[in-house]
Order: sequence, then C-alpha cells, then structure tokens
Amino acid sequence: MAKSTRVQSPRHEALAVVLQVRDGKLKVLLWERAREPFLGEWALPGGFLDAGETLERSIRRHLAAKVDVRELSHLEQLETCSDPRRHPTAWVVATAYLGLVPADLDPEVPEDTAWHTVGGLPELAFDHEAIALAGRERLRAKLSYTNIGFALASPSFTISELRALYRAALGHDVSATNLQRVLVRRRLLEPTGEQRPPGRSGGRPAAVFRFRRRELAVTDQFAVLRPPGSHESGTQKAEGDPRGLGNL
Amino acid sequence: MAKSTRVQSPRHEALAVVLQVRDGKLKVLLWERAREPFLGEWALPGGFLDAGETLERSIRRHLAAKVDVRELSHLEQLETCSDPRRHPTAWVVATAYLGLVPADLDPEVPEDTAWHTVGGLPELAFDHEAIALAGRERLRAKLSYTNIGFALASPSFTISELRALYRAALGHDVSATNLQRVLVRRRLLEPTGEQRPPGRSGGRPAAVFRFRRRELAVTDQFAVLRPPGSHESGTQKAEGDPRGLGNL
DNA sequence: GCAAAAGTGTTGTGTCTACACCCATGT
DNA sequence: ACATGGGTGTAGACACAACACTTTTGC
Repeated sequence: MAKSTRVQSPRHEALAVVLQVRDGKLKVLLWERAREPFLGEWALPGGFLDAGETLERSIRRHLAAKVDVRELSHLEQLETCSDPRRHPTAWVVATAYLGLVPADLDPEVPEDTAWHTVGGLPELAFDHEAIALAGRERLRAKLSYTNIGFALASPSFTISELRALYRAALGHDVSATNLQRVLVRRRLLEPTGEQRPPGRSGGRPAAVFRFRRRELAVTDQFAVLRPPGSHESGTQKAEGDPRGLGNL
Repeated sequence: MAKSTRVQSPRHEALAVVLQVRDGKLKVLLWERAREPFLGEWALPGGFLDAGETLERSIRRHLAAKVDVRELSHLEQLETCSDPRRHPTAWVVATAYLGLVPADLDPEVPEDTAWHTVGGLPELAFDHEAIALAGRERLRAKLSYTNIGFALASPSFTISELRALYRAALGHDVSATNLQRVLVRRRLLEPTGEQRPPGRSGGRPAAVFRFRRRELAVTDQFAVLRPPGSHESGTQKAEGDPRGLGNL
C-alpha cells in the first residue's frame, strides 16, 4: 500500500549536557531560546545534524559556538529521545550527549548562555530537564567504576581539590582519606612529586597528583561473578602487572 | 547562506539485538536481507521509524513480524549509530535496542530469520556486527550489577538451570554455589517452595527459585564512594528498607 | 552400597568505611 | 606554642571465591 508514499523522516538534532563543577556546584550549560517554541526558556545547546557528519561531530560543531571544543575533556552518547510529542509542532528526534569540562577552565560563553546548578534547575524547554538529569546520573555512576574523574579535574591537583569535585558531582560529602586510598589502590592516580604550599592559615603542604590516564577506562570491572581463577594470589599490584584492573 | 536550503534529514531506523540462550549458547536473532545493499547477508531485524511513534514502539512493531512482542522480557536502548558511511547509498541513522527473550520460549520465526551464536557470527551487513557485540557486552555488564537475569530465565527455575544461562551469557563458567549465594544475598531470588525431582541418573531434588522482581533494578548501587553513614549496622536488609540498594 | 546432583559450612582474601593519630607549615 | 590542613595506621564490616562436606535421590 505504501507504493507512492513520500518518504517521511524526522529531523535529527544533537543535544549536549555539558557539565562542569563551578563554585563547588555541578553546573550545566544552558542556552536561552531566541525563538518559538519555548521562546525565552532555557534549553540544552545543540542543533540539527548535517549530511555527511556523525552525531558526535555534529554536537562538537554546534558546541564550538558556545564552548571551545578543545575544552571538552570527555564526550559520550547518552540517549536518543523520540517521543513524537517532545516537540510541539515538528517531528524532531534528539540524540543527547554528555560532555565534561575540567574545573580549571572558564570557557568564554556568549551572552545568551549561562551555567545553571543542576540541582535546582529552572523550567527547561522540551524534555531537556529529564535529559540533563540523566547526564548527571551517568556521571555519578561512572565516578564509581571508571576513571571519569579525570574529565572533571585539571591536569594536576591536590586530594582536597579532587574531593571538592567529587562532592559536587556526587551530591554528598566524600572523605578525602578514602578517596585518595580508593583511587590510588586502583592505580588511577599517581603523585607528580610536586607539592602545593599551604594557604595563609598554615597547614602541611599538599602532595600533587594526576590521573594516570586521561581517556575513559573502566576500573571496577566484574564487580561480581568474575570468571573462575581471577582471584589469583595476593596483592598483585607489582607495578608493571599486565592483567588485573589497571587496563581494559 | 542557508536561506532557501531545503531541509535535509536522515532516515531513521530502529534495530534490535534480540538475545536468547539456546542450546547452552547465547544467540542473536538475524534476518537474511532480501534486497540490496548486502543482499543475502545477515542483518539485525528492524525498520524505519514512522511518524507518530517512538523508537521503542517502532522496534516493537517491526519485531512483531518476527517474534511475538509479548515474548520480549526486556527491551532497552543501546546506542545510536550515525556514521554517514554506515549505509553505502543512503543517509540512515540507526538506533539500536537490546531485547531479551526468556530461555523457555521458542518463538515462531519466519523462514528468512534464524538464531546465530554470538560468538562466531558470520559476516553481517552494515555495522551490525559491532552493534550485536555491544548488545552482548551490555548484557554481560548488567548481569553483574542488576537483576537482568530475570529476562533470560523462565518464571521459575533451579539454580543449575540459571547457572547454565549465566554461563552462556557471560562466556565463562559460573559456580552454582556462589551464584546462588550472591543472588540470594542480594535478595534477587526467592524460593518458590517447590522442588524439581532429579533425572534418571539420581541426585538430590533441586529447589525451585524465582526472581522477586521481573523489571530491571540495579542491585549493586554505589560500588564505592558511598555517601557517608551508608555503612550503618549489620545486614540492614530488613524488608522494607527505604534507602540502600534495592531501589533507584 | 555407590554414583550423581544439590545444597551448606567454613576459610581466606580483598576492599571498603571510619576514626585515631602523626606530620608539616603559618602565625 | 598551637591552630590548621595534609597524610598514614589500623580496626571492623562485608562480600566474595574456593573447596570441603553433607544431604537426597536413582540404580
């Protein structure tokens, strides 16, 4: 029956949940809409997919107008939203990405964009609130079982600084003691050898650390139901161990 | 410059990686293509998105022709593939889903579809091999930290039967002893009270279990970096505990 | 009785939280 | 000196894998 039916396709847009810890809070970059629908409301940045580009390339292109692409320390696909009612007048499918910006950068953003605290967002256009919250959840989960912290942190940092980032992203307090132990045991962090002098109020100088790898890596593989024999002998963290956690 | 440019949109298709354990092996449902491109090669089932439907609804509709929809015990979105070269002659974006079928069912499938072992796939059309493998990885990961086993298993089963499913899906042997302990400790399984009589070769009759919930639930929340105070006293799993692992 | 299959007891290891304590610096 | 922030030592709580052992059946 569909013989002479004209092919109908949705328009496809890429959206980004760009997160950064600023002033001790997890914030998301929002853009104030300049046209209907939802004129004047806040929305996630993004735009339509062009012929010949991938979604990832598309979102990088659209973001380049707002945040310098090179300042994105991590970018991953979140989900694709296809409810036909998500746009009041058009048929638009959206693929959302999660982007992270390290805390030491303060990208220039245009007048009509601003950073908003993820807890306590204003009313957002379309289904963008749900998408923004999904981005936060993804980040929170990955902080537990990957090295994604590298994307929130500057190239080197003290444990206190890192703790503040984890606290802001996770939404609860984090013990500096245990954070250091977990991340060092899993071999995510290594000391640079440098020290940071204390502030005016005194205190012991802090050791400076860096993430060993600055690309996403899963570090808590096989939480349970490991393959047999993967228990092995004790404390194999003998520096250059090939198998084990460090990789994969 | 794009003033009078005609709007271009990709066509959007939904694909499904439908997995089931059959004959002790993890298999994926494939469809033999009846037209170019890739005529005669194996491909994931799916089809184009229609106006007015969501992607999830679309993939359920397309699958209904191959597997009865009601036989899908779980369906979740995997990823969206947008490389413009993924289709040789057209611009097609694909959103892939992971679907699971419980092991006790043997859905009627048409002539041109068949179950293929995921390890040792033939050459697949388009980028479907990568998508199929991504589906398997998602399943493997979720077997460790969610109750997704319910979607592979029949409504009730013995530990040995469940073990065979986990072994097939994970690709390595699984100890029945520890599988039972982990799943009971996490309160995923409960005994039905029934027993299964042994086979001709004797043996103790097996207790029959069921999954307590048959929708996806995360059971290993907060692998690490838990909020402070979540240690609490011993074994707080006192049925109706509000906080903690069971939910969210 | 004996083999087969299911299930329990127990031990050892590793990882995590929590908290006490020691260290290095500024005033 | 002593307050302040950084870092280590250590103990307790689980969760897990591995393996020995007991239970219940068929032959």
